[in-house]
Amino acid sequence: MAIRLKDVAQHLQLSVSTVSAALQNREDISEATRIRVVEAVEQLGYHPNSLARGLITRKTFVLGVIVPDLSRSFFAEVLKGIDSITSPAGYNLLVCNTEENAKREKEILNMLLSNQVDGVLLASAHDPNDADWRTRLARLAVPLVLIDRRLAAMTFVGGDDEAIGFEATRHLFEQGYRRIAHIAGPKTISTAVGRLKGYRRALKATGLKAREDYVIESNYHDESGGYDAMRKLLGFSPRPDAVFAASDPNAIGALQAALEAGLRLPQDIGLIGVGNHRYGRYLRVPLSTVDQQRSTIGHSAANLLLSLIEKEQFRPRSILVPPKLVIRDSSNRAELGRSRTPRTAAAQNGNRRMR
Amino acid sequence: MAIRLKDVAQHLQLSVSTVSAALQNREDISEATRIRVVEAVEQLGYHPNSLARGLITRKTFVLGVIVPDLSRSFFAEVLKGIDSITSPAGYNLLVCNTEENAKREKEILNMLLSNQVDGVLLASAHDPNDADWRTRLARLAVPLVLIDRRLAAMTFVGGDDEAIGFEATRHLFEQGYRRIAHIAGPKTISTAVGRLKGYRRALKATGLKAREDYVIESNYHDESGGYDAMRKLLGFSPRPDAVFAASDPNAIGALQAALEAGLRLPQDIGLIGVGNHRYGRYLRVPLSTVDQQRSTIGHSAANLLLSLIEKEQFRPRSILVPPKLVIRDSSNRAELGRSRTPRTAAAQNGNRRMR
DNA sequence: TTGTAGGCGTTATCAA
DNA sequence: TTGATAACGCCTACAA
Repeated sequence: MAIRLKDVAQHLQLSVSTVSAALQNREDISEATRIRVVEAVEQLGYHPNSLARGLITRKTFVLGVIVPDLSRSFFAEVLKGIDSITSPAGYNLLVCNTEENAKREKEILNMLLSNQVDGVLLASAHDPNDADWRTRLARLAVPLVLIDRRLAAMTFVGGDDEAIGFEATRHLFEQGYRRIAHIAGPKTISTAVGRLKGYRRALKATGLKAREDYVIESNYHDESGGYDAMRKLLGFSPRPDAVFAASDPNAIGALQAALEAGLRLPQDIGLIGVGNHRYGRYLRVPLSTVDQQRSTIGHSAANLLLSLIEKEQFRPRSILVPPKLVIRDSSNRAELGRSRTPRTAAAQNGNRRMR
Repeated sequence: MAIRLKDVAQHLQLSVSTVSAALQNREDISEATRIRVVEAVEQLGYHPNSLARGLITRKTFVLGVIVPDLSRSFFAEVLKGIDSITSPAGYNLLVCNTEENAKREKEILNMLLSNQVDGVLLASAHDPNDADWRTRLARLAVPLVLIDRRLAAMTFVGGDDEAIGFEATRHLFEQGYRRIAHIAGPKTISTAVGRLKGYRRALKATGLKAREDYVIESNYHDESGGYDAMRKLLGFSPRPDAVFAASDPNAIGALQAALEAGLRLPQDIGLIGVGNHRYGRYLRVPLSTVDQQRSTIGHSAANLLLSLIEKEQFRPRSILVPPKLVIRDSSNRAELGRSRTPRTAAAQNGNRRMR
């Protein structure tokens, strides 16, 4: 059905190898035949068969990308960042969704290997302590770069979660908040663990007392987790005067709960999330957040993987992308004191003119 | 390097063809050897080489997906919907980003064909009037399903954009708005054209006058487009009393502009977008919108493509997924009249308890 | 500068 | 029930 190299060769009364050589722009082919070949290819609509080519060159120019949830804006943006590097380099992406399911992830990895991918980018849904999985990954025949979620002693690119937790918490401290609570993610996800660690380190650094009940573990990925956690926190006495939520969805749920409780932000309570969601600035109270630099994560991960593929250097290496604080109304109490009324300050700050 | 069928065969003192047959669970292989084979495969860590297999079976179990922007929540969610159908069916997704670039899209399609994909899902960045492209697509050797953006007489799955425009506009009319403007997307994108058409049809159906200057073409995909358009609209006299924005980002920008101008929603001006963005309900004024049913679009598109692949029926067919109105504060003027103060109504409506 | 032959890892056909 | 052999479409020596 499809046109093969052979067909092009026959059409031109040439041998297959000549046509092949011509298409690879090899030096030992006359310009005249090269042009003839290119024209015939165009005319006949020939597309090389990557399967046959990959079989013999042992290179497919396909990379595997495994993420837990394609629709989460974090992964969507990281994926785009990856593609923006790999696509110009001639690589294609076999993208897979694990639904946070470790077993599924295992199957997917096998499938990718069957497909002879040249490398793998993986945001793993496995428990970081799963030793079997770690050895499996370590023994992989193709280069692997972990993204977003770390595994000890493995090549990794992601946000610097401890710095995220530290910066967010210190920011709240600097805004004058002194009873800072944390809505944390599950212990099985390294990002959540890192952010919690950074939070604790910041409390220590600022001399604040660490209250264990001020740390509430939540759903991490949806608003209801933050909402429930905030309601619990508001029940404490003394109640926290600020909250560092480990994710923007959590922060949004928390914001909701705080507003329902009649609290004003940032006066009565401060709030900061993580993720710099595109619409955080348009919320009822514009949300402070920590930007993980998603596209940078994608770029770095892709570049690192490509260099592993090309140079075959397998020495484990980690790249922690430094976060950026994005201060908006929800935690900006210092700004509030100056000259303006709270209302105006909020309006000004959260709703800057768009141009 | 990698283990091949041959290695497994040697290990078991069997022939390659026997092992192959055993792995395919063919009937003419004794249960005993089948078990031996499966165990050896497990033990040696054999993974079949999809390239070699695909070369001979002419089937790769890989589908190509081409979208204009991976990071847009619409495509991310559609993609997830697609994967949720194709993955259980054993297919993998080669995902590509065109950056809305038609030339790039052409190259990507060729690359996918080179990779011998079994089918293609395409949200095309080409101008719908590009006849060359249309014939190219029509002549494709593999099944193709267009998603989101239509092309005449081609198999398509997407939102019913005309219904979206109609329903949104009629909703505004029913809320008592009579000077309804439209922030439209570019004429080169079929979704924008459809929504505009639906808007016009609704004006006619409700007997409202269609003012051409009430239709402003904007960026479509970002907030600034909506912001600028709204500022223009607010300069008109009489100024519109409601706006149907063709996208949620546009609506968010428009909301921003309206609030800056000191207008109250829904009293002074009504607003509705399209997309049902996850955070639309948490905005300063909870945003009414039209839900396109993204995952349904993904599911239908994937199912249709699979059926085309399996049954080889190439008769063009369109599936228009019906939209759902999602009414929130920004357009809910009727609700406002009843019993509650505007403020309370807003609070109640936009910020329903989360559980 | 061009052509011939062998092989990549798998499946399919047919003979044993 | 198993095994030998020929493809699949391409690339890469090496020969002409």
